[in-house]
Amino acid sequence: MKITDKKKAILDTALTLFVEQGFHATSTAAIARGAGVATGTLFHHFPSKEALMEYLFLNIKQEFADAIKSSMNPDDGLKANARNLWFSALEWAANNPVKQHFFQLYSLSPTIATELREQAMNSILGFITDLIKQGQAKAMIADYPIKLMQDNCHGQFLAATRYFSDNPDYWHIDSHKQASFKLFWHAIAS
Amino acid sequence: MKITDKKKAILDTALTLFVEQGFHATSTAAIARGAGVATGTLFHHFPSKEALMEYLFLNIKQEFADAIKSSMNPDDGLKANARNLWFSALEWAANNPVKQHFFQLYSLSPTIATELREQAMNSILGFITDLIKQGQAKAMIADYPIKLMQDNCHGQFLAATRYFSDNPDYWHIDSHKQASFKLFWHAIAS
Amino acid sequence: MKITDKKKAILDTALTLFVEQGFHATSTAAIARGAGVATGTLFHHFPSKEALMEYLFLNIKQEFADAIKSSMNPDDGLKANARNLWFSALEWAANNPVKQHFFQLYSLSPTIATELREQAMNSILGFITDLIKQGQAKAMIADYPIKLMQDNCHGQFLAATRYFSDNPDYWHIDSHKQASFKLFWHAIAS
Amino acid sequence: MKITDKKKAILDTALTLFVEQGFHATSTAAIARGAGVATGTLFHHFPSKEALMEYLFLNIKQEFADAIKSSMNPDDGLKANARNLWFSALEWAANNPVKQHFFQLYSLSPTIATELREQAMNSILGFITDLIKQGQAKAMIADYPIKLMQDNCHGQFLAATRYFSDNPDYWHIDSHKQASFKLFWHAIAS
DNA sequence: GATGAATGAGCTTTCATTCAT
DNA sequence: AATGAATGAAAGCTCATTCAT
Repeated sequence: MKITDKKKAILDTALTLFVEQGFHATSTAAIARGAGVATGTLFHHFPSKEALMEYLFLNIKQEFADAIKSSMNPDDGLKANARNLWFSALEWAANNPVKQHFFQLYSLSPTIATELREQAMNSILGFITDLIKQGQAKAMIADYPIKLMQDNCHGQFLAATRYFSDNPDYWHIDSHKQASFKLFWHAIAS
Repeated sequence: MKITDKKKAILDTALTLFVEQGFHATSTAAIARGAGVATGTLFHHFPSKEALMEYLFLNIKQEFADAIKSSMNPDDGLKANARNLWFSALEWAANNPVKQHFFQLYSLSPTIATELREQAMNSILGFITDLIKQGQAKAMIADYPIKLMQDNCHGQFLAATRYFSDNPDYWHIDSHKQASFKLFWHAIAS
Repeated sequence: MKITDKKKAILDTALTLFVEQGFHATSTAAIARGAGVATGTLFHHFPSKEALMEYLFLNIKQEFADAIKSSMNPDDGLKANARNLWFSALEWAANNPVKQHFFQLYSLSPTIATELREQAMNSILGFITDLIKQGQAKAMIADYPIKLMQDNCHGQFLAATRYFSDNPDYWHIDSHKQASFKLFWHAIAS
Repeated sequence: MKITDKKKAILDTALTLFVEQGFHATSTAAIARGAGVATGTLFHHFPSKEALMEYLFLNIKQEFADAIKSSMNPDDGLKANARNLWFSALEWAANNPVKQHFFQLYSLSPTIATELREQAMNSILGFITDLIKQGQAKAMIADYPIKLMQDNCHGQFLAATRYFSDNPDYWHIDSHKQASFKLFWHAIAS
């Protein structure tokens, strides 16, 4: 299914405006204006403003998942792959500042329906859950309830990227990246 | 200066509705109706809907800070006091489910102006920062940048209470509370 | 660019209501109702109630200017043309009672921003200023500061139409029209 | 009937604010605040905001009338007394800029009920009408309908003070005052 | 006389969405 | 597919006025 230029323009503008002004403060008229299309056009491609947001949310999550999944190396051990994931996630965030900001704003926001957030967590990012379970089976990761582990990982990742967003100079300094990974890993390692 | 009954009723209703429906989905008319006052009365006590939200935010943060601060014991060591704080924070959250939900929704939300969030973090919860610094001086806590430590602690606490909110049966089961504390402590301990 | 029927209806209704009830006493809802359109439609065509008023003001001034300008005759002398203008202005006022009333109410009112009133005076009615200057150059009109002359002419015209509005029977009686012109002309003739 | 300090403060503040911001843009709360009294106090002294405005209007008109009436000299002829009145009126306006501005804004405004404006014109400023009639009887003043003469005088006076308000440097320059009087007098002299 | 919390109808403006073209 | 004028419910907020103290 080829995305038309207009649909693409709407998505790009919506992403930017949702991040710059927030979902509620962004009118569909403003999105259409920014995208250079008529107000009605938006509703040809998306049944509602909410649906547009959901489309954005799932697509960006997927893009993120694809990006970091490719950093995993079957030859590496568990901790090495955890590091691979953590560093490639930080790199993706550094290279996609607007989408990273989008994550900060909406990953936990009630703007996104709870089911959708869970769906993203489970199906798109499910391979991370798998990894944790493997680590627990090998007694390399603390054997606490999987939901607790998921929430903790998610929370620490958002905290880390928030730190780097607030201090953009550190995105590419190794010591800061290492520090953030160590906090994360020490928490979950058993 | 005694807070009028009407003002109290407005605050209580606003807290409930902001949590149940979200800030934007809650109209000032609904707050007034719920509080049993006229729409004008809300604006007699608060210059705007935003100001009402800010008042709620700062007051609840302060109440939380006061509650957990009193759990600290000067005779206890650093780790013991960290545990005191963590457990009393969980207890406060368990006993104040609406306010805890309010934290989940608005602690990091752009609905609250950045400066206000920082003010809350620095002045109201500044004693936690002090504690981290003491731990770093004694080499008991990892010597990473203080902002990174703050963000990590905050992120882990929100993750933990999110876990318990999603699984309310566990609020009072010691093993779950211990698990959440261990994740937290292992992350930051050096 | 054709003015939509709805836009025209809004303008007509607004003119009538602003004159009948005053600007502040006229709600945008009442204008929309009177024009037979939805409240939103008004704001689709005009960004604000003030902008609607400004549009009306400038358009009516322009219409008035066009009407009286066409009464001038290059073959006539200065005084004859002054009389042409004065009588055609009275005629326009008699034939457009609502717009004439609008002038009475808003020509000097702070409801209209000062800059707008000056813009109307200078660009739309600038040809009158030119005429006064020609008369002064020919020593047929008193050589007082041009601003004083402008204000005096404007003031006398408003006074005259106020007189006729209060006594509508006189609009078409020549002696009254002549009297009003003589007061005007004797004031400014040198 | 002695005017209490609070009532005086309310009147002073209302005058200033009505002139600075306009009648509708001035809230009774703002008047009370500016006067240093409670909102309820205003309504102890005046039954409504309109009544406060009317009180101001009539009192200032009366003060103006008293001021210029005292400039008349029974020993002077008609034209001399007309000049006395005109110059003392300009002087009063120059010395009472706020009240003068109040005249500009409200003398013809629909904010003031028509009856009230006519009452002021007839009873407070009736001596001017008398003067015009005397002049007409002596054939010194053009014998046009008295209402036309009233309106013309009023219109010219407002035009003159508007000119001086816009060019405050000229208030005390004799040539400008003389010019404004000559325009006025030539209009009505027969 | 003075206070100021409380009122609630009313205001202007916004905006997601529709639909005839 | 694309347009943009039109919709109308709903929003946040104002404000003259009242009244118990």
